[in-house]
Amino acid sequence: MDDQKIRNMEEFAALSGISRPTVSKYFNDPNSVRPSTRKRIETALERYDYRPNIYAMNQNRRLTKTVGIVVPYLADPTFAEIARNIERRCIAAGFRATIFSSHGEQALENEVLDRLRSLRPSGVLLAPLGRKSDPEQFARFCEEVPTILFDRNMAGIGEAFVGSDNYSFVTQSVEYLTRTGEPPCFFEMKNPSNPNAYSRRKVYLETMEKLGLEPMLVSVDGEGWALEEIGYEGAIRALESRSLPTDTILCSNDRLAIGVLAACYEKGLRVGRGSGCALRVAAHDDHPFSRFTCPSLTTVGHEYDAVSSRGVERLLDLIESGGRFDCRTEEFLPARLVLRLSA
Amino acid sequence: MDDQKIRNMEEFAALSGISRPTVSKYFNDPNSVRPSTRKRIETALERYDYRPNIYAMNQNRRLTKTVGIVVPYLADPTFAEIARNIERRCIAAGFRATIFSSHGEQALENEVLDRLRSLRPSGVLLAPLGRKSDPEQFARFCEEVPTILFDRNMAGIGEAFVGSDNYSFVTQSVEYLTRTGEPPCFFEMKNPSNPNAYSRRKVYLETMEKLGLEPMLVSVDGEGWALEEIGYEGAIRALESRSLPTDTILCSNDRLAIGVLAACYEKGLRVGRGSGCALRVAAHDDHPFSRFTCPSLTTVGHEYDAVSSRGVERLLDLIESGGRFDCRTEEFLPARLVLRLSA
DNA sequence: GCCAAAAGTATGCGCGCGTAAAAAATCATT
DNA sequence: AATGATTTTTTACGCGCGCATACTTTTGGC
Repeated sequence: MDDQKIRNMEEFAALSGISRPTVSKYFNDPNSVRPSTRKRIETALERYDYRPNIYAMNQNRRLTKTVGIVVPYLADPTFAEIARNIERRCIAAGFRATIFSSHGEQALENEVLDRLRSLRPSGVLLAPLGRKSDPEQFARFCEEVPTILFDRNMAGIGEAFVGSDNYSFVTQSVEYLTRTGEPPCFFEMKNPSNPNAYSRRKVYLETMEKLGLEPMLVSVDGEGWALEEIGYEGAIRALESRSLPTDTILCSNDRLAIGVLAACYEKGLRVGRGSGCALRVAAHDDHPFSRFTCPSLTTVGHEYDAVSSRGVERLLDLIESGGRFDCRTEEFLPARLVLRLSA
Repeated sequence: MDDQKIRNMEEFAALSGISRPTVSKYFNDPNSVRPSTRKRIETALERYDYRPNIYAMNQNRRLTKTVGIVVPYLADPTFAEIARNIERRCIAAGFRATIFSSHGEQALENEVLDRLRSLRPSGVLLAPLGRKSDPEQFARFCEEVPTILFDRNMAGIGEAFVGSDNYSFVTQSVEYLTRTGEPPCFFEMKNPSNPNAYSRRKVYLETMEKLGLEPMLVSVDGEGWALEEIGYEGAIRALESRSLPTDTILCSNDRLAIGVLAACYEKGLRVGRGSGCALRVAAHDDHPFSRFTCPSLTTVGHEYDAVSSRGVERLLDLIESGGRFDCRTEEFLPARLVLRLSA
């Protein structure tokens, strides 16, 4: 490998004895040049280790072969998992992927949209913050950039939505819990950061009603994304005041449940469905660590693979269709009940 | 807000009745133009909602006001936490930050370095994969881009290193455990993905020797980053074969410990330091969820704030120095023993 | 109202690359 | 060897912006 630093395509083209436009064509699609010249470029490539500047490329390509992925909160392993899954699929489809996180802040979300615009991506898979998101910003963004929403739907925004079906989550958990024991109360944040929490609460209320049961909400205080702590504090308070209306706790999501389990353990309450257990705890999401809680957490899980594969599929369709769909579709994928030991 | 879409600075300058170079100057530093023209630009900005393309900006700025942050594995909450912490500090210092993850793969790590080069950042805070990293690639990268390593040191690479001191981690945990009960065995992966694991093993061996105690390694199989599962499986096997040489388990990191705790719970073994407890378990890192394990995990924690603040400090110094330090420094920050209930 | 300093403008070039059109070279075929 | 088809080269321009220079206008102190 030659040590000579190559600054741009011009230099590289000169050194390899080929014109710059042809080199450019090669990088756009190696098969678009004659095999003999392709060979020549590739041997030169080994000698000089040059690679084009992708941001300069994206500046004026028709199709940038770049997609953006936006999640609301990357420190949440659920989103980290899904983002990584999507990224891998995009790369497999021949695209370059860039992951952005809003970190739970609206200001950052707008900043992310801006940066995404500058990137001129072929398409974007976007999970909005939800309640905190600025709908006007989103609408404008989606007019400029072909976008598919995931995880959280926003009416009329983006070319399509793909996500898990909160209805499927909560009906399954409530049905299972009522069938096998006392009906569950619903443990949640009063003012949740996760946008899906509202839908889940709603479905819980409806489902209980449909079953002829009295809904029991346990809404705890707390702001932000420290969900384990919020769940823990809320559960400690509820346990100490003996205000739980039932022995079965259905948490809005797994991270809250992790806190609840910690509180139960601390209070010496055995959790599970056997005899000798004081409480049952279940939740939703199938967080990557839920297999390793004590006891392991019964939950209703995202079909991560299905959601991300379908999301990427729709995105590729969208890109192929030139960035617009004739009609906006919404796909709600079913969730899967995961029975473990906590309920 | 006018609906007219503005494509570039030229258009915006024309519409706001100001020359493009002046507008450019404004975006570079709003205070560098006369207050009256600043006002004019800002009112126009409200009407048209134009923002410059950052990638075009970065293309030929002297100082791009952009920093890159690279972590080996973003789905690990420890790294997610540190990355976010660093990002926030960079933004506070007036920089734009972009987070990249290698996802534990060398190919992606190289891709990330490439993309970072294209970005022309003012500086980079880089946590290498370690064993899997390509030193030659790193060396070349660091020659082109001012880089500070963190989390994991690589001899001679980058302008400086800032990270936690594995020596401090392990000596504290071993000292505490031996002082308060049986000496610990060291529970680790045989072939760890996390590069710090090797140092920790080494320090454990040395410290035990120094104390005149027989080191006891429990090295479990497993590849990749599913550390909880690897810890769980390893612990189940060790418990079933009754091969543990002591009642005190010191895990190389918290994520392994989470798996170990799950295994203990499943086997009905009470973990903690009280009477009636069969085992003590401790670890290193102070993972964000370690407060909520059952029982809560005694661990030695990163001083996240100290590491990220010192790392950013050094990076800003480096940028101010024009990208080179006279001499490469290595700073190992002490860790902090966090006593909880598991040991 | 004058003048020097400060601020703004016009102009032109550069960054690293894509892309279009026409001219030239290469290739496969007869 | 001539023909036509395919590739490559040449040339020229564009993307969205930074930056340097020379030049013009505004500002504030007298």
